[in-house]
Amino acid sequence: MPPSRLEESRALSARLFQVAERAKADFADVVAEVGLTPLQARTVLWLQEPSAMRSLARHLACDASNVTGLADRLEELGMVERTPGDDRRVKLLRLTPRGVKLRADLADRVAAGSTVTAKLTAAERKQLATLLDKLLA
Amino acid sequence: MPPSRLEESRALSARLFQVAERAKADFADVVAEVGLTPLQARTVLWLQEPSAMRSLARHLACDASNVTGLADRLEELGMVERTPGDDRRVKLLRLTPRGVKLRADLADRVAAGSTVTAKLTAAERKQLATLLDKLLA
DNA sequence: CCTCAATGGTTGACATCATCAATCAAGTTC
DNA sequence: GAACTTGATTGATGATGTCAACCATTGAGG
Repeated sequence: MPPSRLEESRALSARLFQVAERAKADFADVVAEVGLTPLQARTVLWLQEPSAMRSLARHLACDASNVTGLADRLEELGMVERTPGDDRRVKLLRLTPRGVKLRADLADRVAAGSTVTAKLTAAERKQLATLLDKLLA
Repeated sequence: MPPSRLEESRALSARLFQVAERAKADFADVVAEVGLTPLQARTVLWLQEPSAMRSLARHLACDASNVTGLADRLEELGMVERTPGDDRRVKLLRLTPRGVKLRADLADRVAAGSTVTAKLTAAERKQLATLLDKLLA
């Protein structure tokens, strides 16, 4: 990759990084309002349907033991419960009624709190979505 | 904000989040190659010039006490040193010769390892850069 | 049917990162 | 000169993350 191409790639990555930091900060602010940490909030949002703990670990790209601790804390908060799966090795994380309620509230707050994308016109948002999809392909 | 607008905003934020997660993962992989954590690497990259610890804390958007620990660890690694500022309250973090060398290596690796933006054409990268700048305005 | 490998989840150790409160030295303001 | 603010540190605490080891369970293969 020629140097000017490296520079361009670096500058673009830096911008993506900054936008991501802002989005992260927005998210952290919103989830703090409901007394959760960002990871806890991501987990609660993920659990629209009950999920195997191993599946959650893959989604979060972390060690299985990390999910043990995370589940413990969410259980202590009354947000989730562990239920047996068909396979006796497997435990499913399921939102409690309280967790379901909080998840709905959180989803609304997260959507309403997304200041990062609010600065674009509708056409620009569409354009950005297309570019991001290409990145994710 | 009308519901459809919320949905659109949510979908766009989700994509940004995913792209950011990929970029983060790429970054974490690259910095692990040189034996640093992501935060340590960000710090080393930031210290192109010596920086007051308080300034670094603002850049990283964290508590000043976190920077004390971070500086301790980077000092132990031989990457930085604390030097006095004009104001005797202030301590500057400065890269050691070893830190300067590692920073150059790291910058190259990070640039070369940016797979996230490699999928776009030159025109698309320009377009993305423009949109991201608008988000950051 | 038994052995072996793989899988899921947990435990324990450890490191990093993050906040918060309290503290002290230093600089600034009135 | 007193009061306030700032910068850095210390100590306590909690969350998050990995790694190794372990145990129960399932599946594959002979």
